Amino acid sequence: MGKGKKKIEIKLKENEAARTVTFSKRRKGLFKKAQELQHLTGADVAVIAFSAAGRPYTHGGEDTLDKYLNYCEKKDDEKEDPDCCGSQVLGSWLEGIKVEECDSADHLVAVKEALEEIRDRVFMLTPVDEDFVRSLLAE
Amino acid sequence: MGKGKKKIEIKLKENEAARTVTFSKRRKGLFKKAQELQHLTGADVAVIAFSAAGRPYTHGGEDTLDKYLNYCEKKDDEKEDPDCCGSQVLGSWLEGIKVEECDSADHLVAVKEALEEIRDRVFMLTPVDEDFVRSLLAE
DNA sequence: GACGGCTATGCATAGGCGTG
DNA sequence: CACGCCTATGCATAGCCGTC
Repeated sequence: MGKGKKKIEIKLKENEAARTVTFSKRRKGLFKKAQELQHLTGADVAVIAFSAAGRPYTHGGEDTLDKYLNYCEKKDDEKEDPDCCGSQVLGSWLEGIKVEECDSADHLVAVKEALEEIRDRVFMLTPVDEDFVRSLLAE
Repeated sequence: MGKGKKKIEIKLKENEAARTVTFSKRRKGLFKKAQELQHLTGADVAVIAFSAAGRPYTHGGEDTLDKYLNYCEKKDDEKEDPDCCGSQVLGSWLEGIKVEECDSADHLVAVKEALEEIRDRVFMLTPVDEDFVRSLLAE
């Protein structure tokens, strides 16, 4: 006895090992829930979970996720080119486009293209050095 | 009697109303699980759920996200209500986030979530027909 | 028809332990 | 260290109603 489950509070676990175990278990459960939601309602669900150690896990569609993340790969060439938009405030790409004006296909397309532009710039220019990323993944 | 829960099979529900209800309930539960996972393990979790109707819902970046979710939730029906978020400039969602400051994973994630938020708000508030939205998402 | 509440029930999972 | 199995228990939720 003493085997069963106790009530836990939803706070950051101190013990790191237990934290890892919990992450593994609950991530599995979360992905299962997501899949059930898809099968039951026909929805399209994507889940991205970065562990505290920095490791990424995904569910549901690399297809869906790739739509957002695919653009990271070509960043290597010119990721820290200062002449481009390094000091640019991201919001400026969307300034002047108001939701209330998005009442036509043209406006939607404009917003969509602006978002794509931002996404591409962000991932291309962000000066995250490879070693930093690797250190996160290695942990 | 007849009140309790029956075992269900994980198959696409025929009845559309029930499907909608289930989607709503389980989406809520899924997001809660995701949040618990974050708080328990310090992980960073993002969930994107496209309903069968094509409406996107996201979890993650609760900072500005929840405020706008609660604020705009009911506006789904009255999309062109100017008092809602109609006059909101989209760029405000990214104000203060500069590319040059994106030197850590946290900044990257913040930008990603901001982009997802913008995308969701745009597609939820824009009064275009679903087929058109789907054609954009399919790309 | 979207939500929130209800209740009985199914399901997820904390804590242990053993295995590779 | 990362699994998988186990058991008792907490928690999510199917079905049903009442409200707006």
